[in-house]
Amino acid sequence: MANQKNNTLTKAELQVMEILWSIGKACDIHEVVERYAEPRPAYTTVSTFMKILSTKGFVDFKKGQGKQHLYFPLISKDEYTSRVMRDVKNNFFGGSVSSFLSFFLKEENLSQKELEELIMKVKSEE
Amino acid sequence: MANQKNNTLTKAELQVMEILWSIGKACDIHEVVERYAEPRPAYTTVSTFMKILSTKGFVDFKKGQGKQHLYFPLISKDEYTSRVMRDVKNNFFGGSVSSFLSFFLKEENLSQKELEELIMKVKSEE
DNA sequence: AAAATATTACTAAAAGTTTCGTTAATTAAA
DNA sequence: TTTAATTAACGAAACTTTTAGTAATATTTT
Repeated sequence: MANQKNNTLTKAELQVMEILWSIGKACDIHEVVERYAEPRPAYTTVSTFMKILSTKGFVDFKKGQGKQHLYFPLISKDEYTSRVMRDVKNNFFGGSVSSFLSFFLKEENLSQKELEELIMKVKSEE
Repeated sequence: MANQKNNTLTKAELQVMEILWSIGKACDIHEVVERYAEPRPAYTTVSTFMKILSTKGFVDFKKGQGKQHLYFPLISKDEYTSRVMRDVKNNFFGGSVSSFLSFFLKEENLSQKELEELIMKVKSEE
C-alpha cells in the first residue's frame, strides 16, 4: 500500500516545520524542543509530530552518530508558502492573479510609484 | 460576562460564511443548505454552525415574516480576506510587504508586459 | 384552539488534533 | 556483557471540530 498523501499541515505540525526550516540542517528532537517558546512541549510530543510528519511525507530522517534519528524537511518553506498562497488565491480570489494583486495593493495602500519601485527591486534581484 | 471574542474561523465555519457572502442578503438556513455541493449537510448541522458563528460574533439574525430567523454576516468577505492576508504575510514573510509581493511576483512568473497590463488594470479599477 | 408542521436549542456521538505517559528498542556506560 | 540511560514507537487521554438526532419552541393549518 502506497503512502496516502496528505498535503495539509495542522497548526502544531506547521510549528514543527517552521523550526526545522529555521535550523536548516538535519537535527534531533532535542534541538527542536529547545527552539520552542515557553511553555515547551514534552519531548515525546514533538516525537509524535515527527512521526506524523513522516507518514504525511513532510519530513524524513537518517541515522546520526550516537543520536538515533536526525530529522529534516522534505519540502522547503518556499514550496509550502507557494501552496498556502495558491490556496488563498483560489479560496478568496477565484484563482485570479489580478484580483489577488489588486486587493493586496489596495490593502497595503501602495501607490503606482511604490509598486513600480518594488517591481524594479524584485527584477534586479533575479 | 461579555462575549469572549474568537476571531478565527474553522474550515466548516468559513464554508458557511462563504455562502452567506455569496447570497448577499439575510437568509434562512434552507437557502444556505441549498448552496452546498453534494453531499449536503443536514439542516441541523448548518443550524449549529449559525449558533456557533453568532456566539463568535461573525453573524447575527433578525426575524423574517413567517421564517423565524434570517441570518446575515457581521463581517464582509473583504474584511476577512484582509485578516487572512495579514496572517499569511506575518507567518510566512515576517510581516514584510516587499517580501510578500516579491514572492508573489516570482511565483506567478509574470513577464514585464503582463505586469504592466496588470498595473494598468488595477489602476483603472480605482 | 388543537393538531400538524417547521424551526431553533440542546445534547451527544463521531472524527480530527494535540498532548504526553508507558513500553519497547537501541545505544552508552560500568 | 550486564546495567543504566537514551530514544522511538505505541497507546490513549484531553481537547477541538464536525455532524446530526432529539427535545423544546414557535408558526401555520384545520
